[in-house]
Amino acid sequence: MAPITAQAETGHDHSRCVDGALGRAEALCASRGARLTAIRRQVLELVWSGHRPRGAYAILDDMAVEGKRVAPLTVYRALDFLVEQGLVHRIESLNAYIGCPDPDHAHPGQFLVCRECGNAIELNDARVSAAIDACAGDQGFTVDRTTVEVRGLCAACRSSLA
Amino acid sequence: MAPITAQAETGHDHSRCVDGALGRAEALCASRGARLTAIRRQVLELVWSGHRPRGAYAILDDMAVEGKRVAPLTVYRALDFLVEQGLVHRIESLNAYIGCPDPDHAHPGQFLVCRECGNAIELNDARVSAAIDACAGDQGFTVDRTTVEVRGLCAACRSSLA
DNA sequence: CCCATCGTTGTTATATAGTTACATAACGCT
DNA sequence: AGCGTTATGTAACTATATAACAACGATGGG
Repeated sequence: MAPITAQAETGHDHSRCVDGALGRAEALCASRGARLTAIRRQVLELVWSGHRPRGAYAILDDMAVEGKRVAPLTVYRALDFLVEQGLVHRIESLNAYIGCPDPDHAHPGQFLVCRECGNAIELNDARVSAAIDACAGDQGFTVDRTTVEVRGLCAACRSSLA
Repeated sequence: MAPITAQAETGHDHSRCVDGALGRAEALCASRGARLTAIRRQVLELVWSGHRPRGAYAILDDMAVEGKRVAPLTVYRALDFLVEQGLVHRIESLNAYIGCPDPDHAHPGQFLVCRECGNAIELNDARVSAAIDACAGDQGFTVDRTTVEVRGLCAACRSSLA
């Protein structure tokens, strides 16, 4: 379970950050009677490991040890569980998953995805949600789930490219 | 080039609707000096045929005649062209494509996708765009492209399920 | 404590989606 | 006609996701 990737943001204690996420997940699942099994925990840890969107098959590769691979389905099942619990979000435009920093409150994911560094900044802007809900309401549309993904260039990459 | 699918909305002259879309596409490409070749035209027609999101491989199947299939790449290249020209939108959460009713003005696609009937209603709400731009601006994020997709139940399906 | 049950995981195969590399053909200009 | 650019053909391949079914294992009732 060694760390996979160096962290992009400097001055960030990543192992503490991952530990925090795992701790919150434990607590949350316990409080809900959901079972955070070894596999699910491992997948959650690997999702968090790079602190950026990570594909299912990348996680699958991470889990392989000495020629022994788990099946894709194993990873997808764990990811489905984690998404259901709100512990990770799926980023549709990347076919990838990222840990949610605030799993305690249900919320749609809104992301700014940088084309250079690959980071995804999670937003949760009430204006955006409100505007979408209003539109949906106008159309008599009942909302299950919203996907908001903005592709572009983050502030850090823009200045470093300048 | 037979029609593929019956149209969901009743009282809708679908062949006229498709013809209109093809006509607009012709005009638009002509005005831009872009080449709406036979293949691209056919793919555009097939995207419009069901009037709902359609996957690349479904289009590929549509194009097969008597054992003769085109390659996936052929379809993807045509779709890439059509998306570039703003004639179709890609719906990320479905890996599917849908014709744009208003290709003349550049705009991000915003969609309400019904989980029952599979229809995707295109919105273009300034409030939503403005809210997203504002958020991105707050973070110093430069926007290339935004994806807004709302999964849920459309008004028609809700009443028919009631 | 044992068994029934249900949720979880394993295994294998398959479906769906998208790309790479390279060759050939059509167009459009001079 | 000659030439560069754009479009299409061909084949193999990678990536993403699901289906069907078997087996395991934790939990709760008797």
